Amino acid sequence: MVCDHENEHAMAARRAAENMPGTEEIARVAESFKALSESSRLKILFALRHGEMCVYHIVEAVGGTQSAVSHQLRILKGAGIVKARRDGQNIVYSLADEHVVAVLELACTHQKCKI
Amino acid sequence: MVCDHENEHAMAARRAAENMPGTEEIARVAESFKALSESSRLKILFALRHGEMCVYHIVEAVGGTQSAVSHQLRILKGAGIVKARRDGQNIVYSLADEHVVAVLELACTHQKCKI
DNA sequence: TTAATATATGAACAGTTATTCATATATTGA
DNA sequence: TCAATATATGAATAACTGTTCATATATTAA
Repeated sequence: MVCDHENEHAMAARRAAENMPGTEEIARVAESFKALSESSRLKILFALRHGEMCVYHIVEAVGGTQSAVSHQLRILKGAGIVKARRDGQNIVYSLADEHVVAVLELACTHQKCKI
Repeated sequence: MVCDHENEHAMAARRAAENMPGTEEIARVAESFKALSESSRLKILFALRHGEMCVYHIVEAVGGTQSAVSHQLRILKGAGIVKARRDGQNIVYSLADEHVVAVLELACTHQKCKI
């Protein structure tokens, strides 16, 4: 392979290979993003930016069926994007931490969309 | 539906529904995250943090076949995560902007992994 | 123009995932 | 304990996605 930037690119490639995170770490990060990669789940997260909510109200806010929302909440919780606490008959969901808010806002800025 | 926080949750649900971004905007954001949601693509992005590279060197840095890497670069470019410029026989790829770097770093912080 | 090199892409297959439907579990009030 | 309500979940299906293989396109040097 020959290119004008052979040296710089080869050095960058070597540095990149040396500093590549481990397979498991990369998989964990990928799983985080996968949780954010579906419209149905993003809707839930945009909704929870307005405050914690139980499942019934999440369904009200985002539409769809209770079952589908519940399945998606499970994925979001498993990925550490939302957290849940029981409150009587209800489970109240909220965004896990400020990283989630920050990532959502960055992505929206990147895509020039208001939230 | 009756819960102790009926009023607060109902208000949050109403605000959430009123301020929900449009279907297309949500889809665009989801597409961004989808691009970040596969280990093979994350590896490419972690590599490009060390500097712009042509495809040959990206393959060297992340492993795999040229074809697979090229397919993944297409997805990353389509989602606006990386940009490309031709340089003679080579196409040189780089991260699209600072948002990408910031999102990657946030996700890694969230998952407690070093990059 | 031709050969060589770098990159892109279409088709096919395997693996993954979102939704729906039916049902299960957990909590509360009577 | 029983009925009602809120939420979760297993199975099935349809849609989607990543990789591979073969091949096409684009650029350069001769």
